[in-house]
Amino acid sequence: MTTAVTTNEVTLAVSTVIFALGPEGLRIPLVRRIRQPFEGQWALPGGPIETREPLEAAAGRNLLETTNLRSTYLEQLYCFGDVDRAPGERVVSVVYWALVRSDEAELAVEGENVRWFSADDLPPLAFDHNVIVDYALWRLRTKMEYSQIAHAFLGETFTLAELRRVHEAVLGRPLDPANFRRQVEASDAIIATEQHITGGRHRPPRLYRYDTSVALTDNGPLNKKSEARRVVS
Amino acid sequence: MTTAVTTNEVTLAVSTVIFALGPEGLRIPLVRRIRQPFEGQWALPGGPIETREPLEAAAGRNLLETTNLRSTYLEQLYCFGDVDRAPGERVVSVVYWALVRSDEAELAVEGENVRWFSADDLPPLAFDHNVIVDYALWRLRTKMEYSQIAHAFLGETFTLAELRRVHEAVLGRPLDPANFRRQVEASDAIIATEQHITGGRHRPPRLYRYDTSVALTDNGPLNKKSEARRVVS
DNA sequence: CCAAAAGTGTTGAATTTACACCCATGA
DNA sequence: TCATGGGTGTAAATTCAACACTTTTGG
Repeated sequence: MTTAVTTNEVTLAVSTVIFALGPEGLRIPLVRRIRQPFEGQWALPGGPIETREPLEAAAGRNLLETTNLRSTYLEQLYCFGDVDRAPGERVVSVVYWALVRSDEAELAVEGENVRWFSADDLPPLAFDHNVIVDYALWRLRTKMEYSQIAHAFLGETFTLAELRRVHEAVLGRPLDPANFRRQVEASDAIIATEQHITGGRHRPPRLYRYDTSVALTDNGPLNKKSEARRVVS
Repeated sequence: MTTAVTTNEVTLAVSTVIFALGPEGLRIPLVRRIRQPFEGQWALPGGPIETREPLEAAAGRNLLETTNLRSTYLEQLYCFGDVDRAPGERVVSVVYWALVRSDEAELAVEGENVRWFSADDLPPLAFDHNVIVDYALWRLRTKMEYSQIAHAFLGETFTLAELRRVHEAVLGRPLDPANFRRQVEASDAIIATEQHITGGRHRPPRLYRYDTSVALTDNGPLNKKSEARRVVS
């Protein structure tokens, strides 16, 4: 899966760190390498960059091919280019990170060479992929505190408790329900619907909808260029 | 200057946005292209990536070759890879941004094909370089608010007024001297020396020193790997 | 003494945090 | 009715912003 375009001197590849939120916390799909180097070890999904394919589309394609999922959020993480990342050859990897909705992640394919792991308990990965995942985790947690990316884990509508549990799972600490409610209400990123969820043994919570006129994250002049950055085919 | 390694299908290059702080604000050195495409137009300093050269070292080398300066701060900005960035061929550019000390920027070489421009008043640049500079400017201003990168513009010791003027120039708005003092003192990023600057027609200000045990910016697990990221040859 | 910038103090507003308390539902 | 989580109120603590005021130098 981590094949790549071979050039005269430098190999250019695209890899993607995919996050989904399960009951036990953050999970990441990995693929088993079927050739040397690191044959048999787990690695990030990655693939060749085709000549007329945008980098971001390559990341979205890798995602689709390995998990059969589409991402609600996709962003470039970093370009890794250390000379000794791969034994024997120079590989430069443009790495993206993606978030997929929890309900869709249930349907994700899993097989002999594709498996989901807990993000906090990964095996030793091929290349420098452990460092890459650490960095992606750090970015996810940092960005969660000042942006609205938590919505990317949820469906069209959601309760405030669901949204709060996303934050708690990613940040790894409990949040005060009362204060959390006020913070997200003050941010104007959500719109209250008139629907409520019944069936629980308690007061039915109101459903909210994400305000699509508010960008998930502020990347400055960059998301002006391609507004379709959020949803990738 | 924006030559690059030619591959089978994709060209990989490194470019650098260099910021210095002059009396009139932020300034950026550009180089004039001496070949097609965009011959004669101004562009970011960039160069080929050599097979056994780290990406960051390539950025530092471009910096040294075009301005004869060394950077006190160098960080990866983004990897630009749109298919139509360059006419006729696919070029993927790993872009870095750098800060150089104001006193050293005075010594920077300038010639027929290298000139410094005001960051807020750039001519139309080659390729997508205007977008790149806009993004670098946004990152600089955003990062200035929560990190300590302002020190990279200053020398070994500095007064609080000098530090404040850096912030004011980058952010483009005046800051309250009293509150600014308390903020940076509370951040523990600076150390008071016993030296003062005399000669002004006012009370001599105390000199401060940057606390090197505090990282300029928090990039998570990334600066653990190469601690020498701050000073580049 | 005066001007100018360094440096300190103070006050009110805004924000965060902790937690008490009421509401609506299923069993 | 009780248990449970949804939802509101509120007061203390902390941080932020504005600005008055004192200090120290050169002229």
